[in-house]
Amino acid sequence: MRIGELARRAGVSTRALRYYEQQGLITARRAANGYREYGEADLKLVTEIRSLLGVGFTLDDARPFVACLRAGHESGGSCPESVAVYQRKLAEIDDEIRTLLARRAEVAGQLTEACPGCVLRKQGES
Amino acid sequence: MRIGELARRAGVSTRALRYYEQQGLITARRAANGYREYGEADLKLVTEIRSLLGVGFTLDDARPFVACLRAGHESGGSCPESVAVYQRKLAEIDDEIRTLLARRAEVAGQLTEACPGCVLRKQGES
DNA sequence: CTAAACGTTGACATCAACGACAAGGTCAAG
DNA sequence: CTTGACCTTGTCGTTGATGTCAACGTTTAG
Repeated sequence: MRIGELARRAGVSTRALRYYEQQGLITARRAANGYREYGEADLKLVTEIRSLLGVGFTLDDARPFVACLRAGHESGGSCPESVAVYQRKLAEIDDEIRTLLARRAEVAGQLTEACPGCVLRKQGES
Repeated sequence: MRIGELARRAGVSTRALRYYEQQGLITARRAANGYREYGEADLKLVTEIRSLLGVGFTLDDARPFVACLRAGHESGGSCPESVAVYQRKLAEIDDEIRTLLARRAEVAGQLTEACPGCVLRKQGES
C-alpha cells in the first residue's frame, strides 16, 4: 500500500509517516516511480507508535518497541529494552504527578489565602 | 536601581526582565542615557511573576496578579481576576493529574502484561 | 488530453520563555 | 587613555511533532 492508504488506515497524516521515517522509526520500499510502498507489518509499527505517543511517550521512547516488533515479537513491549523504557516512563510519570500534587497544594493554599471558601474540592479530598 | 541589580536581587536574568517588559508585564523609567531604572515596587512585581511561573503559571496567567499589585493591593492574588486565574489553574492542574493517573495505569498495565512482576509500587497503592 | 487525486522533497511556522550572541553606547577607576 | 563592567536593541536558536506551503512529478478516470 502507498503512503496515503497507510495514513488513512493508521489514522495519521502522511506528514507524520514521513517524519517517522526521517527519524528512523519506519522504513519503506520504493516503487519504480519513487513512491513509498508499505506492507501490513508497517501498519502494526505505526499503530504501536501512535499508541505509545498517546500515553506520552516520545518518538525516541518508541524506538525499542519498534525494534522489538521488527525482531518478530508479537508485542512491542516484550523486549528488555522496551521494559526498561516502560519503567523509566513510569518513574517519570510518578515524578510529574508528585510535582503536580505539590503545585496543586501550593495554588490551593494561595487561593484560600486570597479568597477563603473559593477552593473547589478535589475527588478524594476530605 | 538598574536592570543588573534588579536581576540579581530577583534572581532572574536581565534577558528575562527585558522579556517581561516586552510582554507588557513590567515597565521601566528610562534614565537620560537610555538605561532602565527600577524601584522597589518592581522587585515585588518580578518576585510575584517568578513565584507564579514556579508553580506552572504562564506569563499570561501572571498578568492579573501584576495588575493587582500595580493597583496598590499588597497581594497580587487578592483581586477577582487573579482569583479567577487561580481557579482556572486549579482545574487545569486537576485535569493534568487525572490524565497522568490514567496514563500511569495504562503504562503499568502494559508493563505488567509484558513483564509480570516488573511494576514498581506507587506510594499509596496497595 | 486533461483535471483530479495522488506522490515527491524541502523548508518555514507553531508554542514559551528565555539563552546566547552580535555590535554597539556609557561610565567609573586606574 | 584604556580596560572592564555595565547598558542598549536586535536576531537567531532551543524543543517535538507535526501543519502547511511551495513547486513539482505520476497516475488514473473520463
